[in-house]
Amino acid sequence: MAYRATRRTETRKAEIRARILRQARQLIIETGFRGLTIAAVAARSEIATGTVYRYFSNKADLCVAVFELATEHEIDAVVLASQQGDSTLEQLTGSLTTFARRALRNPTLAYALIAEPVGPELEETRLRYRSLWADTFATLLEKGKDQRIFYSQPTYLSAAALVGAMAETIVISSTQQINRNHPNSNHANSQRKLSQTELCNHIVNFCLRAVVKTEVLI
Amino acid sequence: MAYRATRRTETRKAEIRARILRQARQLIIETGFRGLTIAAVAARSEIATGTVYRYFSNKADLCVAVFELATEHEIDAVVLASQQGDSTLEQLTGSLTTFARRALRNPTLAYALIAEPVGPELEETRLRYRSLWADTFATLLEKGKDQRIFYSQPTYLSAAALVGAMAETIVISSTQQINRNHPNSNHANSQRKLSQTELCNHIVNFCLRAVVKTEVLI
Amino acid sequence: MAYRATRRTETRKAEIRARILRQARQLIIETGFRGLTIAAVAARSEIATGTVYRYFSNKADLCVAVFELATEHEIDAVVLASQQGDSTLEQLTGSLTTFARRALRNPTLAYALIAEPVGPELEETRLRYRSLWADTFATLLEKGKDQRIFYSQPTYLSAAALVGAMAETIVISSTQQINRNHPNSNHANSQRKLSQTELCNHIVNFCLRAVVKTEVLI
Amino acid sequence: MAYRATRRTETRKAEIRARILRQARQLIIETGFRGLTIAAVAARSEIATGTVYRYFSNKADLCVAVFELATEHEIDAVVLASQQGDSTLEQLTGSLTTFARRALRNPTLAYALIAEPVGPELEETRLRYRSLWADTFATLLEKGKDQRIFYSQPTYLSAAALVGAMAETIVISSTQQINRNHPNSNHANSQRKLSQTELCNHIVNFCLRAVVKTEVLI
DNA sequence: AATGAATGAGCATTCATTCAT
DNA sequence: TATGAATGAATGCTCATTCAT
Repeated sequence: MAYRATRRTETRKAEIRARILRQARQLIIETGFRGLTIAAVAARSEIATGTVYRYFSNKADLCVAVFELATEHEIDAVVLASQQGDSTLEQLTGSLTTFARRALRNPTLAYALIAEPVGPELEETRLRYRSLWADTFATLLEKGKDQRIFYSQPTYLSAAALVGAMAETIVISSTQQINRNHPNSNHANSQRKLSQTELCNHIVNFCLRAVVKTEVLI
Repeated sequence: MAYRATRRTETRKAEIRARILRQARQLIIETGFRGLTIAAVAARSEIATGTVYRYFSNKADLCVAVFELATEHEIDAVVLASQQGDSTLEQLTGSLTTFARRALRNPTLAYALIAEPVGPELEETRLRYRSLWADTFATLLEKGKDQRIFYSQPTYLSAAALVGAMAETIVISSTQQINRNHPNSNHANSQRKLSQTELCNHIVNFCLRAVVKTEVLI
Repeated sequence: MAYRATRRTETRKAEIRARILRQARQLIIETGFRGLTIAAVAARSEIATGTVYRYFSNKADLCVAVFELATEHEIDAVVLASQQGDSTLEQLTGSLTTFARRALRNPTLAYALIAEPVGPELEETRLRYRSLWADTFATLLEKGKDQRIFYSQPTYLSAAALVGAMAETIVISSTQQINRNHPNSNHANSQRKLSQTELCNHIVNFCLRAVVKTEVLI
Repeated sequence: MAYRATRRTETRKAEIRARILRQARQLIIETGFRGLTIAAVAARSEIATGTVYRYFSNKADLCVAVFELATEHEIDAVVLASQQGDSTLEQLTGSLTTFARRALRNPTLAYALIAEPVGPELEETRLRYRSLWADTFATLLEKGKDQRIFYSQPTYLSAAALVGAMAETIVISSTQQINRNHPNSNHANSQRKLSQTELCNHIVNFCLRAVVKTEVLI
C-alpha cells in the first residue's frame, strides 16, 4: 500500500518534471532564453514558482535540463537518420540533411541552442552538447574513412567543423533581414533569397565536399 | 576666455575611453559578458558610473565598442592575409590560416566573441561581426568562383559556413579537457592531442576541400 | 494539498493594497506627487520595493489607483447630488455646491488632484479624470439645454469650464496667504476674507450665471 | 574706462541671461517642462552647463524666471487688450479673447504654464502668476461692477474663475484626441470638432455670461 | 508537498551640481 | 570668467530565491 502510494507519487513527480521541462522548452522557442523566467515556467506548467524548486534546485539546473531535453531530441533525430540509408554516404547525407532541415524549420530553438545568450553557468553544458553533436557525425566520418570513401582526417575535428558550418549558416540565414540592411553585407544583397530547400542543399553539399572524396560524390 | 579643448584634454578623453574599453574587455575575459555591468566597468576604470555615459551613450554602445576593439584587429589581420599571395587559392589559404592561428592563440577571447552569451541587445552586433567575417571570405570565394577554380556555390553562405566550421573547431579544441572527462565523447578520447599547427592545418584543409575544386588542390 | 487562496490571504492582499494606496495618498499630501517614489511608498508601507509591483504593475498604475481612490469618492458625491433635487436647476446647483464644498474642505488633496505637478505619464489619467468630472456636469447641462432653461452651448465645453472655474477659485482661495503678501495682488488685499459658505455661494453663482438663462435664475 | 568695461560686461551678462531664458522658453514649447534640462538649455544657448549657474543659482531659479518671462509676455498682451476698446464690456471681451486666442494658438506653452507638471518648487511661482492673471481681469471686473453693467460679485474670485474656466477649456480642447478615444468621454464624441474661432467664441461667451448682466449683453 | 507572497540585491540610466583648468 | 568633464545619488523595475501557511 505504502509502496504503491510511493510509486504513484513518483510517477506524478516525473510527470510534473516533464511538464516543467516541456513548457520551458516551449518558452525558449517562443521568447528565447531571455523569456525563460521561473515565474513564466511555473505559470505555464500550472504550478507555483516555489514548486519549480522541488524539481530543480536552481534556474541553472533547470536550464541544463531543458538544454539536454531539447538537444537530445534533435540528436536522436539525427542519429536515427544516420542509421537509415544503405551506404555510409547516404547515411551522412541523411543525417546532415536532417540536422539542417530541422534547424531551419525551427530556427528559434536552433538559434537558442547554438548561439543565443545564456548564463555562463550553462556554457559547460552547451559545450558538452556541442560535443555530443560532433560525436554523432564523428561515428559516420570514422566509418567512411575506414571505407576509404572519405578523406583521411581527424574525424572528431571534422565532425565539429560540420556542426559549426551548419549552425553558422543557419543562424546567418535566420537573421538575414538584419544583415541585408547592413551596408557591409553587400554579398548577401547580391544574392536572391534562397528557398529553404535550396539553402539546405547548399549547406549539405558544402559539408559533403569537405569530407567525402570527390570521386565518390561524382 | 572661452574654454578650448586643449591637446591635454583630448588626450585625457581618449585615455579614459581607452581605459574603459580595456577594463570592459578584461572584465569579459574574466567574467564573461554577463559580468560586464556599467558599475563594474566604472569601478575598475576608477570613474563614476555616470562618467561611463559620457563616453558611451549606452551599455550596448559600450559592448559594440568592445566588440569592435577586439574584432577589428582580427579582421584586419585576416584581410591583410587575403591580400597577400599570388593566386586566389593562396590568398584563401592564407586568410583561413591566419584566422585559425590567431584564434587558437587567444582562445578565451575568440570564444567570447564567437560563442559566449551576450545580452540580446548585442546579438545584432554579434551577427554584424559574424557577417563582417563572412564578408572577408566571401570576396575571395567570389573571385575563385569566377576563375572556375572554386565550386559554384552561394558564396555568402559558404563564407558563413567557413567561419562556423573554424570557430566551432577552435571552441571545441580549446575546451577539450571538459570533453575528455565526458563519457560520451569517446571519439575525442581515441585521438592523441594534436599540436596547434596540425590542428590549424586540418581545419584549413577541411575548409579548402569544401570550396576549392579537387583538381586545383591536387 | 493544493494551496487555495483562503479568505485570510485575500483579506491580507486587500489590506496591503489598501495600505500602499493609503501611504501613497498620504505621501502625495505631504510631499506632492514628486515625493511619490516607489521606494518611499514601500518604506512607509513597510514592505519591500518589489512587493509594490505585486499590487501595481507600474508606478503609473499606482498613481492611477491613487487618483481613482481620491477622485471616485468626490465624483460619486457629486453624481449623487446631481440626482437629488426636483428640477434640473436644483440638481445643477446641488452638484456644483457639493463639488465646491468638498474641495474647500480638503483643499490640499483637491489641489493635488487638480493642479499639482505629476509625471507626464500621468497626464492622461489626470485628463481622464478631468473629463470624468466634466462629464458629470455635462449630463445636467444637456438636460437643461433640452428644457430650454440653460443657454444653448456646447455642453462639454461648458462643463469643462465649470470644473476649471471652480477648481481655480478653490486653489486660489486655499493659497491666499501667498497672494496677500505679493505686491501685485492688491485686489485680493482690498477684500475681506470670505467665509467658506460665502465663497462657495459665489463660486456656484458664477457658474450658474454662465450656463442658466437669467430669467430662470430670477 | 573701468566704468565702461563694466557697463559693457553688464550688457553682455544681460544678453546671455536673456538668451538662456529665451532658449529655455523655446525648449518648454517644444518638449514641455520635462525637456527643460540644464544641459539642453546650455547647449541651445551655446554656453557651457556650468555657465548657466552664473546666471541662475538653481534650476528652480531658472524655472521661475522662465515662468515669469513667459507669463509676463502673455499677461502684457492681455493687459494691452484690456486697455483698447471704448466700453468696459469691449475691454473685457477683448482681453478674454486675447487670452483664449493666444493660448489656443500655442497650446503647448499654455498647457505648460497652466497645467503641465513642474517641480513642486515652482508651484509657488505658478500660483503667484495665476494671481497675476486674475488681477488682470479683476481690474476690469471692478470697473464694470462700478458701472453697474457687471453683476455684483467678489471680483477677485470671479477673476480667478474666469482664468480657470478658460484654462481648463483650453487644456481639454488641446488634448481632445486623447479624450475622444476614451469610453467615458461620450459627450465629447457627440459633438463635431469645433474650429478654433468657434471654440474661442464659446469660451468667451461663457465667461461674459458669468459676469456681465444679461441686458448689457443683449 | 505545494503554494505564491515577499524579498531585496541588482541593473541601466538620468541629471542637477561641482570644480579643476 | 567660462568651461565641460566628472560626479553619484536617485529612480523605476526585474527576478531568482525563500519561507510561512
